[in-house]
Amino acid sequence: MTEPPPPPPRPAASILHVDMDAFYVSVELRRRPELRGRPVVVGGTGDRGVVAAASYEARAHGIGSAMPSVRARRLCPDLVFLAGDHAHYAEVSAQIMGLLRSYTPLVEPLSLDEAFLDVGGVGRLHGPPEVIAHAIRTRLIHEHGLAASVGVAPSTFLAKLASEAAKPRADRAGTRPGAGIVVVAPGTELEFLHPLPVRALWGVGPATHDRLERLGVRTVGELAALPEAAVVSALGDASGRHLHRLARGIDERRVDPDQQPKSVSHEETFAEDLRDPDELRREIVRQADAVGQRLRRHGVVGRTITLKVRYGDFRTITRSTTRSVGVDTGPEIARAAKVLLAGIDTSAGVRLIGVGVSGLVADGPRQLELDAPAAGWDDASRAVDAIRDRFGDGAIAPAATAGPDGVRVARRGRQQWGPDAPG
DNA sequence: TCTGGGGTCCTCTGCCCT
DNA sequence: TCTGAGGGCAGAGGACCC
Repeated sequence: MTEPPPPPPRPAASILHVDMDAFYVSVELRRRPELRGRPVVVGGTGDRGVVAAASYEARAHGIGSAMPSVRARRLCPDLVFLAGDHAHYAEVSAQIMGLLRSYTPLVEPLSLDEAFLDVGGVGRLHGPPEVIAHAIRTRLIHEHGLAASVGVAPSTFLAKLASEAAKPRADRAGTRPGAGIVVVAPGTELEFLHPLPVRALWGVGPATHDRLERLGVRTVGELAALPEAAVVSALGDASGRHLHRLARGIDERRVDPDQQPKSVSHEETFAEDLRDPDELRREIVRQADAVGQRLRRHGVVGRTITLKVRYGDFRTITRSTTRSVGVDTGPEIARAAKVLLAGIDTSAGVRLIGVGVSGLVADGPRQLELDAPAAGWDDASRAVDAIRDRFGDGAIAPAATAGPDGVRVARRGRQQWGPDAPG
């Protein structure tokens, strides 16, 4: 008689999720140490702004990210509002990612302030994952003055939940320090996972949460106990299957250090609704210019151009068009977006307009479209890039963004989190 | 309460082609 | 020639993430 084959080895807990604590605010507090201990937020200062990040002292007042700035001010009249400096945060983020890559090349940034690391193959060099997690936290504090929480687990999604569990907590009862590092050891995945509220799963937002609640599901364990068919019937094929697998601790997502962008877009909310078609077209030219610049920096072109319009009543529509060849210059993108704009009624007032390009592929040899002098814009755009590289982004702008007297209209959108407060 | 900006992914619908 | 099924694709919108 032959022995049954041994069960496959359990995956080691070799995935780290490093998540900076209140990143934008913490970076600002390095420059403004006199604000430490006070309720501080980074976000839009105007009436249509939102909070991008809140200090734990601000969170103790019930303030959180994505909350309208108006409401945050109402909750905490002493709140310190900082406008934010996205370029600076990107610079700090690049330094942090560099620190993480000194442990493993398998680093996948998810945003400016968090990343996955696969440290499975570097144990002989740097020690076990918990030791690496410890070293990273210590170095972030000493070298950058920034705190982070780290989750260690056998899979990416469990590592992310673990870092969340490691974070400091703040509510109206006060602030409490977190564990800093939480390890989910192989064999304990379901013990960790099943008591969590189902909202903790990646992909469960308010709408999915409502549907699951109608099924009587409140915890991850209750979701795992349902037949897959019931979840698929409530949430659709892809989402249902995916969430049901996550609830059972199954996650095959690997750390991918070479993620390429799939779309590039730029959008902006105005301090007051716009009605003037000329002004809307000027906005499109400006945004298309910004999108084109970013596409060229990534070395990609895109075939689908999308125009997004949000009306004063918050109703949002998109219109898109797909070209036979990819584009990466402002004038080409603006031309397509202006055609899309001409097809919609904007007389009711436009709160937000946005331009995006998707269907991205690496920029290869160009093919001329019959109706577009693409090569001419190509050369001009690359000359503009060279000027901006040398003298800064504000050095040159499309003529169509100039005001009627030829003087450049003040650039909107210095704020990423909504229009500035007046004055 | 009143909702930013930059993304990804999924679903639904309509159209075209076979 | 007409009709229906099914696949592929584009367009639009929604949900979700940080």
